[in-house]
Amino acid sequence: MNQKNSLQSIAGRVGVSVTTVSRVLSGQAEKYRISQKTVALVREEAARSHYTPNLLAQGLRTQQTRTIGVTVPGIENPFFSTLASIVINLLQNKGYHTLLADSLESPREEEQILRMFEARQVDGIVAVPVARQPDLHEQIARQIPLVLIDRYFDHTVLPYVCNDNVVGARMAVEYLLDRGRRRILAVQGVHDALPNRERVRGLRSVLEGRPDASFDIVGEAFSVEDGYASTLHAFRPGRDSGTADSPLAYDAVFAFSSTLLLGTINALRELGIRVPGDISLISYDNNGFLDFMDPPVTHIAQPMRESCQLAVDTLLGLIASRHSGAPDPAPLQRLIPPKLIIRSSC
Amino acid sequence: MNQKNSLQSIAGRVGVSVTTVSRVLSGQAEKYRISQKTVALVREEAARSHYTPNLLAQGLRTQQTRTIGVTVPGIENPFFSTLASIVINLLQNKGYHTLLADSLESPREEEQILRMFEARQVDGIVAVPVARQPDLHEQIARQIPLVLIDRYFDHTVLPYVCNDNVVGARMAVEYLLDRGRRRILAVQGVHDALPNRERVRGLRSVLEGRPDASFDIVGEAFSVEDGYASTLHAFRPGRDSGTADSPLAYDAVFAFSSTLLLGTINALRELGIRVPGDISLISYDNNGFLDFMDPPVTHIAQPMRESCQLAVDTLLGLIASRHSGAPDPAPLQRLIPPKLIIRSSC
DNA sequence: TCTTTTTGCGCAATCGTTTGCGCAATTCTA
DNA sequence: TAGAATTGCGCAAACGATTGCGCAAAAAGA
Repeated sequence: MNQKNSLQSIAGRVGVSVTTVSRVLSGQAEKYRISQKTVALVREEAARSHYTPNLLAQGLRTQQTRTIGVTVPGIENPFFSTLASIVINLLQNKGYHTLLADSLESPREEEQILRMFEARQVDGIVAVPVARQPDLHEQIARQIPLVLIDRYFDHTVLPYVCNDNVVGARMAVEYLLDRGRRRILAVQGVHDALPNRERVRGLRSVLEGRPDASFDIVGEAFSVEDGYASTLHAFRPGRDSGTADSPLAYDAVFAFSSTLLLGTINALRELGIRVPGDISLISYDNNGFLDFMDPPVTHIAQPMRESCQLAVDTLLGLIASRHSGAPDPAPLQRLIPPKLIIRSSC
Repeated sequence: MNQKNSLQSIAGRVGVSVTTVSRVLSGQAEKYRISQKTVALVREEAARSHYTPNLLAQGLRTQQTRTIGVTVPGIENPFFSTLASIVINLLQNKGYHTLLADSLESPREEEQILRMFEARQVDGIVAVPVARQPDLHEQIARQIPLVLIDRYFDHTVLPYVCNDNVVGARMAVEYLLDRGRRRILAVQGVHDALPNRERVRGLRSVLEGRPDASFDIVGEAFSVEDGYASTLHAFRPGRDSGTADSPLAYDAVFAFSSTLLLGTINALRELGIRVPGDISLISYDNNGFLDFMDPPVTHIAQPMRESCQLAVDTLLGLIASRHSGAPDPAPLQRLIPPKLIIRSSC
């Protein structure tokens, strides 16, 4: 610490009161009729001493911090780091800064994080929730504007912007059926996660109406390792070993995320199974690299940027309306339809 | 806002002073000999009312926020989002939270961010710098512990942990030469960025001593689009069109990052150039997906996790030592050697 | 010359914590 | 039973900013 640098110190050096310095530096000089001369002196001294306002004090006094808390269930997962990136950039453009935290798929960790956001007096929260019940989020949302993204709760009053996972999964499965595939292996992630549950629901809703088709669902986590292990296990010899003309247990694999996909590809390669020769491959998620794989992978793409934009706009809207004393508008709850991007893996 | 919830309100409801409540809740009850009964009453009321301390006020008073500022030059770049992810998780384990900001490769934006960190009284800063000169960073570092990562400044007193890019680039080029390649195209990123300059230096230092080899360097930014455009342009007909037995201008491409690599692959594919048949391909950066490409890509891997760990440890060490009043230790300045990971793209 | 108006600025409370110092009431010692 | 020691807690001043209210001096009006 060189020397302290506050309104007080500037006031002392210039020879005016703290009030005056505050008014000058917050651009309220004319409103309070501070003379040109004083304004100049204060400005000069502030610049000379490299004055930086203390945002803690400012936040304490004004009750706003221009900080948004963002929590995701696994920041090392490219899907969430992309989501966080986009949100951060959008917020930065609006003059907000971001506290980014990782709940690691743990509701307990998530609770810590939300309480921390509350304690830090953030102006708003963007959350990919991991809790099963909305109670905590709803409680927090009574104090602080909050929007959910990518995951939501059934029957909640909280605003959310999510991918329509039921529809996405149906699209994927129907496409596989159209291509003549009948024995489908789904590689899923975290069972409890809502997107995962809905993808399973979408898949079931199509396949259970098709007596000519069969399927299995394996997997535990949204990771490359888990995708690899589950796929390997599902194809291991000794299991149901397919039909006469096809020695494989499945003729299509549907990976529920692009991380899982990487694991699956690794496993298939190790097993000597060719894509799309021996088997079809389709994935959820749109990572840039899908088009560069061997072969390029057909996938269900979700419009990330638009979803993030919508979530951020909603949040900022909530902040503005709460600040103006108006009652909260009806919560925006949106399911964004995904798109099927056809490549050459089926 | 339901009702306010502060030490004051609890004190009022329990019938003791703010001081006492503060002492109980900060675990200093016995140090100040608060009676068991009072402790119980206060604890109960705090729990009942869901008390959350106001960290702004606390930070203002105690001069520490348990917040670390992290700035990177492009959070949407997988390299930096991975770096940020790792740092965030490491910090979270140590009880610190992270303000993450994106300088977008702009020194002006970077200055804003650093000043913002200062204003928010962060306890420390992890920066991937974009400025050409260290002045601002050094000025800030006099107030707040700061460590650089991935990029650094020549002749600076600031601590840093970086990849040894000169060595990495030499390894890549020497490997290409070993495989018999002689006409090398380097696809670079942001010219001013230190890692880029050093990779160029490493490359030159090898190739300029080899009269039998030639090279070109193209590219402007670390993006997929730029990699695509630069590669396409470099191979376009009308340019130097190679030797008699090889119609291509180059027999190897060295992409300076995995984003550039994706662009390059796209371009080569469009041009009908086969890897590794017609040309060798090598990349800097170790993204998980490199092994899953067509073909798996040989690359120079940097030990990200170890570097981040070292940077974070250094930073926390600085914070601790500054807090204890000791003078800063000699700055840790480390260049981490990268590794050559051989796959089948050469 | 004596009010009224305008100009230019400061007082002091407030936001929610933490902490050095001190002071009653109780218990112990002699 | 008086004095000393201990127990249990509160006062008030910080931390650095914002803001409603008000007040003196100068200018304008009568």
